[in-house]
Amino acid sequence: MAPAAERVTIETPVHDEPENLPDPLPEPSVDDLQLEKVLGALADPLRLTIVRKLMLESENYDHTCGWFGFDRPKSSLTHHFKALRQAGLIRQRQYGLERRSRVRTEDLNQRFPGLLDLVTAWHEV
Amino acid sequence: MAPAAERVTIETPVHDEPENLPDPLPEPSVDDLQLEKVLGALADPLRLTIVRKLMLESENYDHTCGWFGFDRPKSSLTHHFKALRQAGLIRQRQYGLERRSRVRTEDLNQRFPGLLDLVTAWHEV
DNA sequence: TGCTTAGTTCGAGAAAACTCGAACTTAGCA
DNA sequence: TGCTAAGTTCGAGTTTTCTCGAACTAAGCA
Repeated sequence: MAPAAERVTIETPVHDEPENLPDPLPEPSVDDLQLEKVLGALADPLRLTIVRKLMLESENYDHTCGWFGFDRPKSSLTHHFKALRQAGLIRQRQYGLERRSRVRTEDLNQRFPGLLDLVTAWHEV
Repeated sequence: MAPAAERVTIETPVHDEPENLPDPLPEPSVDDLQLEKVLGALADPLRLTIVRKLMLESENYDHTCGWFGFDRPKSSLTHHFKALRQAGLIRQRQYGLERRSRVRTEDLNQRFPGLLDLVTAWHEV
């Protein structure tokens, strides 16, 4: 979390992130997160699995949807990842052909403290 | 079977309820509560309102659906209360013609600690 | 007895979500 | 230059959910 101070110019927003990440795909801002939407996005075993696995196994790397190893058609995965992103649960960035995801942990803990604990506590089917 | 209350001191029994309550309508047992189902049931503004209002304003009484004052057809309310009951969020008992509801606070706190806090923290639309 | 009340079930239409194949896009690479 | 990989969008079929009216049920009561 060390701020990379040198390169930050005045007019660019301050990220304490690694350099030069691609911009996130469109997502709701923290203030626009809606509990109903968030709960609805999590009301699906596959999506619950995605979020949980990202939190428990991702070791600070973002992951492609291939990483999860789901045996589903690609278009289905696109559908579910998009649902998670549009509800504000994950952030997605494009790296060349790959689209990598992470959980918006800080945002979610700020707006809905305790929510992610429920996800991690969820015992897999 | 969990070991019974050997180490409980002089505490009053947890249920200081009035006797002779009518049996609850069919509902999932604590162990059968599923996070996906619970979240799905809460992923609706009206149902979120029901649970929240029951928790914040019900002063230990169970309430009929009329108490909420929703301007919706009765069959719609039946639908949503049933959804909440089948997901395990509320317990319903029949008193004559009236069907009264309460939140299954203990069960939910046991299985999904923190969940109900999210509901109470939800700021109304 | 019949009326009112607080619900229910049933059924149908509308809207939303899930699932998936097919065709497409594009970055990287040999 | 063209192949491959990791995704996307589109569209259709299926399923689920929402919504609500209509008809029904049963308790309480004058």
